[in-house]
Amino acid sequence: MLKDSLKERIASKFKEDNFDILTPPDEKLGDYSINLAFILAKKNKTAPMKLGEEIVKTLSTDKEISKRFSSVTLVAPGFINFFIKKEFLQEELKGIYKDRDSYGRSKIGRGETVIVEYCGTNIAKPMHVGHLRSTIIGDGLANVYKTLGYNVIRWNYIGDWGTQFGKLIAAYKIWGDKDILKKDPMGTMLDLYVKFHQELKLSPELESKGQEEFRKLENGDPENRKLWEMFRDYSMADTDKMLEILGVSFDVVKGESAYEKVLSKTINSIENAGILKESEGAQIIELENLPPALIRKSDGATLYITRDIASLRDRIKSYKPSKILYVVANQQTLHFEQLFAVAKLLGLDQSELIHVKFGMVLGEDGKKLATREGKIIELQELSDKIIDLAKERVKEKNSSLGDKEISVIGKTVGIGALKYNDLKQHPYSDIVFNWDAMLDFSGNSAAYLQYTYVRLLNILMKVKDKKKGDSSLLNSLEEERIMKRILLFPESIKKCADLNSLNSLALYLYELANDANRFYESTRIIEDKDINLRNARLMMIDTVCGVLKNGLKILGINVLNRI
RNA sequence: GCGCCCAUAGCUCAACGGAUAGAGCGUAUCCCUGCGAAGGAUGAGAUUGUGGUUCAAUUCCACAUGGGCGCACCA
Repeated sequence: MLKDSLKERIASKFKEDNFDILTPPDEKLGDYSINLAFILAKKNKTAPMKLGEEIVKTLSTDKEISKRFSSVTLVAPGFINFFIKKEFLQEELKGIYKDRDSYGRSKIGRGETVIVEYCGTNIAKPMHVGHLRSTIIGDGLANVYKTLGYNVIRWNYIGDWGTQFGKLIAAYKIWGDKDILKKDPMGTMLDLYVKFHQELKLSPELESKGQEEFRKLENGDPENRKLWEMFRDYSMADTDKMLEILGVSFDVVKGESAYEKVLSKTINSIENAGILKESEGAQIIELENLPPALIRKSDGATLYITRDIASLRDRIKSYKPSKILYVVANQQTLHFEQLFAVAKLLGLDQSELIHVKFGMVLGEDGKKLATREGKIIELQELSDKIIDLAKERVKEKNSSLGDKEISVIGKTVGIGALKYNDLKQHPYSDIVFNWDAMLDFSGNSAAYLQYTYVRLLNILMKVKDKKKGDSSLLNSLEEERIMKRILLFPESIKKCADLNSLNSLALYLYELANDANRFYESTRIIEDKDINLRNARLMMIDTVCGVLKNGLKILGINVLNRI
């Protein structure tokens, strides 16, 4: 890109590459700025303003630079602006336009594998808003890495093993009923789980009963095994239904229980590495600057981290990934710090291990939603509600649509809103769940982006005799703004991978749509008598549509032809 | 007690150490006999506090204040 060649040119001229080229927020100020003057001023102990003037003088007489930039000016101490010549701006735009299938695609990840673990469904618990963040962020990141040319393994690491199932089995044995369970499996299992924790407060001996049932399960007790399988099958059927609505699918669905058989081998390998210690009857690994990791309980049962170590071995051996992303909530930060530390001790650190953390979804009162207390917002309820509302909206805004169309559009708009609402925010912060904001289809929302796409597409469809346009005819402020924004698309995707977050892409798309809407309102396109200008504008709109469509696709959101 | 994360407008959120701190909701005023008003335009409105580093701090560091999460037999 022009920016890179500019940087190279300046670096060779001043023998200094420790400076930045910035893209200013307001195009009236210029196209690119550098802060070279300050750095040189400091080194030479000269006044930045004076040195800046000298730099401007030198650069304006540089042939290569004056060919590409119409002017070089000093706007503030240290800030030198370069105004790109129109022909070069358009040349860059054409490059992107010509190669439209590879928007944002680069060779960054060619040939390398990245495993993205996300979703993390739990058996016996319905999917709730907590799973939603992991699922949406994980799926979006997987799309980003795919776009950057990585080979991506999407992995749903199911929470299907552990003491909680002992508790569920215990609860089922005491209060359970096969017929009631069959009628409403998820509701019944949740009730049992909640009831168990309520009763636990009154009779603490239940705790050991739950642990005992899990130990039996882990030792292959046939009755418990059968119950566990039944719970698992009900849960997976429910999960699959929900994932289909969300439009998310996985390459690997493999949970903790899959490592059940290799756990003793895993523990042996830890012992062979000489890092396994006895402590208070349990087996632990001591870590530097961290609390010890508990590998085996005093009753012999294994723990979460034991299974995660086994899984990590499996992942590295089977896929040789260059990165493994764990898209898991903030609360588990310590667990992953411990896991990564253990991995290092065991020599399992060939892959870059990253915990992509995100904040909690809080209830409307700003308080924590706790499954144990039955205080959850179920995903099913949420998606039903949002899709219904979207349908209602579609009907109200566009009465000419048939029922079938309304249903499809409602689903796309509703699920889009659900996803975008999450992705536009910085992942670290907790989200206070708010129905009104969630169901607001105006402003910075997925519907706004989908609406913009439809509006622009409408123009393209109305013109029958369009021909390839000449983008050098596009001179207005609104048009230049859009063209510059289009050029930034690849960067915004790369930033997502650098930060392991998607809000920069969401923000980028919103800003592009905003520019496009401003242009739309300010300029009539179809009836323009100047056919060449019209064609140039159509070409630009076509490009914007492509960026919106591809960008939203990365976020896991679909576009529509009508809305 | 120790560790990690967070603090920006009335509310919900943005801002690779960079220029005049951006949006949405709400609010005030305006724009459909004009390619779809789920839109556009114009306002009012903000960096928790005190120091430090830097040419430049919402951003980095220290302390204070206020929240959240976690800290051995849960996941």
